Amino acid sequence: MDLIKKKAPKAAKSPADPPVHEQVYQTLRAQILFGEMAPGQPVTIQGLTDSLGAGMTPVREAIRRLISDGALVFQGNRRVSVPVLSAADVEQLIFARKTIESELARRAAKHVRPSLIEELEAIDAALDSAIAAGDVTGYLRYNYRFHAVLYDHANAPVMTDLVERLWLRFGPSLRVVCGRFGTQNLPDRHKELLQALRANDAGAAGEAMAQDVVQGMEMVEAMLSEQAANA
Amino acid sequence: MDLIKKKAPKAAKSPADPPVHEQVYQTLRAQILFGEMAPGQPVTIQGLTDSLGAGMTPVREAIRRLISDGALVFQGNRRVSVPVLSAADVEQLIFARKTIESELARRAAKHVRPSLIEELEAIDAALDSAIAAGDVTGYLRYNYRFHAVLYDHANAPVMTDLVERLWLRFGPSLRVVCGRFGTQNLPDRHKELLQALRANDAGAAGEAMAQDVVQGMEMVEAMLSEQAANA
DNA sequence: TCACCCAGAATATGATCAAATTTTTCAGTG
DNA sequence: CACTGAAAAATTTGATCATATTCTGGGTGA
Repeated sequence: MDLIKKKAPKAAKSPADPPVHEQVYQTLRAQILFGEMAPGQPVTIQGLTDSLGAGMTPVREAIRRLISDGALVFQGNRRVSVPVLSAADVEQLIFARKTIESELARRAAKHVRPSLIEELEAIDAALDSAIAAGDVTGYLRYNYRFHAVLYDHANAPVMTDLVERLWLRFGPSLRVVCGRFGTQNLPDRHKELLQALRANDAGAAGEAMAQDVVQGMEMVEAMLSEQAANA
Repeated sequence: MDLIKKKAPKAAKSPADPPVHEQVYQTLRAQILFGEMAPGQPVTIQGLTDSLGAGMTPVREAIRRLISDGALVFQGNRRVSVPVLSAADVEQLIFARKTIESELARRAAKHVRPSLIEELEAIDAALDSAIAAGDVTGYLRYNYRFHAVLYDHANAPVMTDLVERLWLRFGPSLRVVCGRFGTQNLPDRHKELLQALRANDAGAAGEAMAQDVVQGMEMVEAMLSEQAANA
């Protein structure tokens, strides 16, 4: 008999199966980015080992990475939670996003290929549908994807990395904003951006991106001061 | 009575002893920042557990954090190593550092207190001594400290975080630059910066910082193209 | 209100399994 | 008989888990 067979069928382990700690990281990252975790919510290792069915070590590693990303905060005692943004944080996010993301837009505008325009138009159409339907999760996902695809074409991995981290910081709060003000009122300058990309106008693309970033962040700022007033 | 004392000496365990994974992280971080690891050098978990006398789990967590910081790179197979900068990386580092660090200098210039000037002058004096003595490690440490202290006074933790990560990326290469060109030729605009801070001139402080950053990074750029030519 | 105790959660270790690299072996060929 | 090259064994390293230990926070009783 086969005493040797320790593990069962192994569930069709594909050749390049990402390690568990990577899967956990991606899962949590998406949850934070798309607002499935509320600002201030505590995050426990054991809670995640249960809900994700993973061991402690991979969960631990994923949490460390997310803390380093600024997506989670270590609270001095051994507690970890989803960060709550302060007004000062938002102000700095505005500056950093505005300068770096508009630069990425300028760079992307210099290597525009028709396939990029098509891809962005498709995403933006889906985004508009989500807005019309009041689908907050859809809005968050398509909005992220629009920016991510654009930045990918800027061929600037170092700067893109910085920006990805910034998005993780305000993801949870953005979800709250949508819940508060609805998706209808969310500004987007994607139409202007696409126009600039079609014209290969780097300056206009950068300007449109700066507008998009600032308007979005100002919604977050408004929500924060409203919360402060109600508290 | 102290029956409770389970372990004997415990080596003077102070009440707020940082966890092992934090100690490992700080140690590795310093080694990378101050050039004790060469670009391209492989980093193994088991090697670190031996050399640092720590268990696998804390070492693992520290490595994950450093990968997230951009201080180490994951090489697709399961290997981790110190990153080697490309010319494109350096170009992006220049843009990001220039915009963010000069903004930090501007902000710091608005809250200058005499104690800050004194502290920076002391560090800069030590920096000059290190340069005169050809002490590369001293140069790297004091130069970092000068910037870190200044940024601390900008009261902008989000942006400071971004910058700290950028420094981790070029730390190993900066060490190589110093070994290549010597400390004598390294530019520094700290004198102009201090002058601007004393005068509370935010614009001048930002300008001096931009100069400092660009000149330092251009040394790295020069080294890279030289290496490429020799290869 | 304060000291103390306890449940629960986090930290850390070592063992075990899996994957990748390196070394070794062994034909086959010129 | 030396040399090339592929296949296979062996070693090294990474990934995961189960378990033991330590610490934090809250509740309890004085």
